[in-house]
Amino acid sequence: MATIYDVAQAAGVSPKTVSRVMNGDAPVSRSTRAAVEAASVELDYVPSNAARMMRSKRSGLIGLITGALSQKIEPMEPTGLPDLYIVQGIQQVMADSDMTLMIADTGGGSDRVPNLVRTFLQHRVEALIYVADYHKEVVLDTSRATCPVLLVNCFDNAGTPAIVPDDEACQCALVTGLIRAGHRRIAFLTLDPNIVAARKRSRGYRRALEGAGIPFDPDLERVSRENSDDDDGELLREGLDAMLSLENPPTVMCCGNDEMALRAYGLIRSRGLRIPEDMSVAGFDNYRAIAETLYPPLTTVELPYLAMGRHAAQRTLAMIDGQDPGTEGPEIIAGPVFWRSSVTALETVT
Amino acid sequence: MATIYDVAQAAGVSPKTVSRVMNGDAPVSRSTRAAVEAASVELDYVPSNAARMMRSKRSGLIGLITGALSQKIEPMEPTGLPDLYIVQGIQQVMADSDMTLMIADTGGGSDRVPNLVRTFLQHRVEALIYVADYHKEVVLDTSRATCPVLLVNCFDNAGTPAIVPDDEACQCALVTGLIRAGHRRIAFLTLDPNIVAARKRSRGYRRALEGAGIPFDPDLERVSRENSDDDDGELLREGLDAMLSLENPPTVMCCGNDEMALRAYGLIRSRGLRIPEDMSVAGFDNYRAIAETLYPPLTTVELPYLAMGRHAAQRTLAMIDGQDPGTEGPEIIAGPVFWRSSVTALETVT
DNA sequence: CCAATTTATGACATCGATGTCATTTTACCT
DNA sequence: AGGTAAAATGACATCGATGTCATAAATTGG
Repeated sequence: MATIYDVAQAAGVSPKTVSRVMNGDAPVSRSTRAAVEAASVELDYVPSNAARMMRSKRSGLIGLITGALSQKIEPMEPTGLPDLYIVQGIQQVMADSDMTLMIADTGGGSDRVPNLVRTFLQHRVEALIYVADYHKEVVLDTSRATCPVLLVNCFDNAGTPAIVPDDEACQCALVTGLIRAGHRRIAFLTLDPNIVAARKRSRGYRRALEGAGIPFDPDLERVSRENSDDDDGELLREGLDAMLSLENPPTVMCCGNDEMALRAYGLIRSRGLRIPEDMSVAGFDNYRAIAETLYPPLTTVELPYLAMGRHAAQRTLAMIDGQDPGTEGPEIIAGPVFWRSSVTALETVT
Repeated sequence: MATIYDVAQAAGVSPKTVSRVMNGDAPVSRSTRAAVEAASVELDYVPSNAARMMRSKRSGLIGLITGALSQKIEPMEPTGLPDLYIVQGIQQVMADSDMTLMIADTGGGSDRVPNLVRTFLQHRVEALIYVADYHKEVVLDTSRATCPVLLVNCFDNAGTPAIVPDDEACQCALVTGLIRAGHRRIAFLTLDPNIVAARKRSRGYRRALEGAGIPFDPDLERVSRENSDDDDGELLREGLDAMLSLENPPTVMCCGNDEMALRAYGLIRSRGLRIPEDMSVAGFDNYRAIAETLYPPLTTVELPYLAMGRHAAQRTLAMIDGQDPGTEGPEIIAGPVFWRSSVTALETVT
């Protein structure tokens, strides 16, 4: 492999001048530049990042740790593929910067994380981003990291800069919209409350009711999913039946996610009800493979994973530039509601 | 950041001895080792990969280029998320080796690929893997790469080592199974033949018929999907109607992928037919979010993306070890059929 | 107990780029 | 034309690790 010395010799200049041509950090005469470029192409010269880094310190690398690639891609997942979208967002912004994003995967377990961090530090990454597969609390030994660290879709109790989705605001916006459409009896078939997101969304649901002056009815909120691989929809069936047999049944079913909504379609119809005429349905996640393909298309909310990723990347770049990370708790970001025809407007009986 | 000199000084030994402790490549006395390790921990020493690489040449890096992260994750995609599974497989194997997998994303367009290759070469990766988002032919300027290159899920006409899925064998296995179940009139609603996979699968379909001595009936094979974002299922509806109005209609619908099968369920039922009693359905891809969630669960085929990835990683490691890549055309790998209840067995009228 | 190994360690050069500083050449202005 | 500033270039040291070679200490064998 050709070195800068080879190029210098071939072009009849000093190595330093070749360096100047490559980096454009000092004026070089037109003719010299041409000679160097010719020699460079001729010799297939590719500068060694390692050598460059030795002197200049800047590695130009940003380390990204995620489980996005190794997670089982299955309908059992609580949501779509949030981490993948986040990584995409980060990628998009980084591609326009002069940084190289180095992605490493945890391979499923978090036990490999310390090793990955070590590898990244060996490569002298200028920042570290950790992307979690779903909104949760994490414990990372970030103390030994010699570079800025940013958590995405997760947070810790050490005040590490973090970016998380605003589950509460999203659910609240959805339910508020339902209320505006005339619904008063709004059922909420929730995810497993062991999940951070489930608890936040429940808060959003109640806040929306409260905002409209509708009293919270415990009969209308019910855990309908178990956070385990062998959830077979049984909880959902039970929950739905319970709601339907209420004296004053709901007019809309808010499901914990789109996959539950998909199942709910079948269950509701098998009980002879039409969607949305007899029963409206809403989901969560805007998992398009489901939400757009279902008939009628599903009203649902989208967590702003792509935006979170983009934002994370920008913030990372800012931190590298030496800006204050600003450690006033996790930054929360909300996303849009997609109104589709699975929800009908009720004539408000005044 | 502490250097090897700092550690050497703190431990009262020479830098070279510290190096020996770190790499374990020469005998070191028990006491010296302890002193060095203590100093290393004390100073939070992390060796610089750049400096190491300068002398030893080996970078320990493998470059992976993919669009897996940036592609739109949508139902319009011809298949599931093949590249993601492939990357997973590669990741799994690499994690157990001493190589670090450096993943870079094309960000959607292939125009960034040359840049990524360049960046990887600057980092002196020891091998380059290119993973395509679906089975296709590619043109990579691999000539300037100074390391082994491996194509996965794609191939070129330059004889670059490649690993591709065996679409033909998979479709053939599926159809052969249908025939064994007693089906004789087998419809095939194909993907857009502009896709390599569609053509290969068609060949598999015909080979299966031929193997059973069933003549190919052109009325039963029909392109029912357009490879564009605005395919709204219209072609599928037309195709299905055409099949159903045949004088001698099929007993099973083979769909080009699982998403088409999902739509087909709705179309078939809206015509008053039961699945599988009146009409069997088969898909392709084993896109579990659909295949397992549908009722009845969908019979489909899975292309062995994970296995392809694992295999690719092993082959890459072998190439790095200097083994002959073996350029006898792309290596093709087949996957299993998943028999589920969307296909019924017909009593063979003998 | 001494020679022959083996083990343990250090001195020094080196990998390929770039920062620093000095020097030469060119351009510009009165 | 002369002088000054700017442009263009090179010499040399340096980043942090490791390969090479030399040497000192410990071990072994007869």
